[in-house]
Amino acid sequence: MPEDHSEIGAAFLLTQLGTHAATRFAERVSALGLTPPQTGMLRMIGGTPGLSQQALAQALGMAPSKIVAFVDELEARGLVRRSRSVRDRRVHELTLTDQGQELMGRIRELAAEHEADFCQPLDADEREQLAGLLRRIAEHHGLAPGVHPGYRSLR
Amino acid sequence: MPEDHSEIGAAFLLTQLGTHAATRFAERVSALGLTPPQTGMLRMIGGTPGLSQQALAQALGMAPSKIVAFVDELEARGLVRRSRSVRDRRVHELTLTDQGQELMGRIRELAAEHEADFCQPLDADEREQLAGLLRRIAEHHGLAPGVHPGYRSLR
DNA sequence: TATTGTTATACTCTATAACTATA
DNA sequence: TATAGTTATAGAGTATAACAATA
Repeated sequence: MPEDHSEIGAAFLLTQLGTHAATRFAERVSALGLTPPQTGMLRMIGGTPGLSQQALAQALGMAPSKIVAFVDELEARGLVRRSRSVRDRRVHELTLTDQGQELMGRIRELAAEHEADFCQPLDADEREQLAGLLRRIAEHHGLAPGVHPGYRSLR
Repeated sequence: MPEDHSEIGAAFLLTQLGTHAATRFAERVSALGLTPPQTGMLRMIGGTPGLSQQALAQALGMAPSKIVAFVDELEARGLVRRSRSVRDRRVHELTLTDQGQELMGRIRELAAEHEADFCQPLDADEREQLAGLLRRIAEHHGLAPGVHPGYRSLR
């Protein structure tokens, strides 16, 4: 095993740090009684009000049948509302309730704290430098802004 | 949803890219019939020959009972050898077979390709810059070099 | 006939704890 | 009595496909 990180490449460090960042974020949102997928779902619905469960499934890479249970839960907690579309009565349009919007605000606060804590060893310039490099890689690989691919199956 | 990546912080980008990098790496090693945890296990055993299953479990954050099945598989494929310690006949000392070492070499090749592909949009200077920033964050958070925390449970 | 959301089911995965052999 | 490895098992989680309503 390597004695320090100096011989380890950027891609491996990224996997390692990415997992770590995800775990820390999960800890934070668990204080709100949420899991990261639920958080992502709320963010997605907040950003695209009225989207269907199919569209949500597509966007998050989850099976539609799995969406059902998630939305059930969020609806039961008064965070999300299902309403039948008037155009196509098969689809359920999803929106955040007022309570859901409010919670979304708190999630944003947590995310900012998370961001600050995680990048603590870097100064402002360096953070922007890092974010810039990462953005270029993300765009190069065609990753959708704001959605990460971790909600599907991954071994 | 954000239109581009410009308003997204480094920590989120890191989670997103880390997951993506992990998925791509998983695709690569699957060509060798391996999963990423198996790869990590081979690397760990190769780096610390003679370590016990307990030590391996500790290092990877896996339950000892889980290690058994993994080692069974790797042993059946002739990649890893269990030998009873002469000092303490309870422990199984793990080592790579010649075949395991050879496979480890191919894994290293794949890792290098993965690294190159993943960082493709960056030039050599920028890669070193990126790796340097990531290393500082990794050290600040006390991550063990070369081991990533993704083998335990994570939702 | 195709699609949306839902439910049911079979399958896999995981965690836990019991068990053995050594110490 | 305690520890290394193993096995068994119950519970959770997942994927798949069947289903009802609507198009």
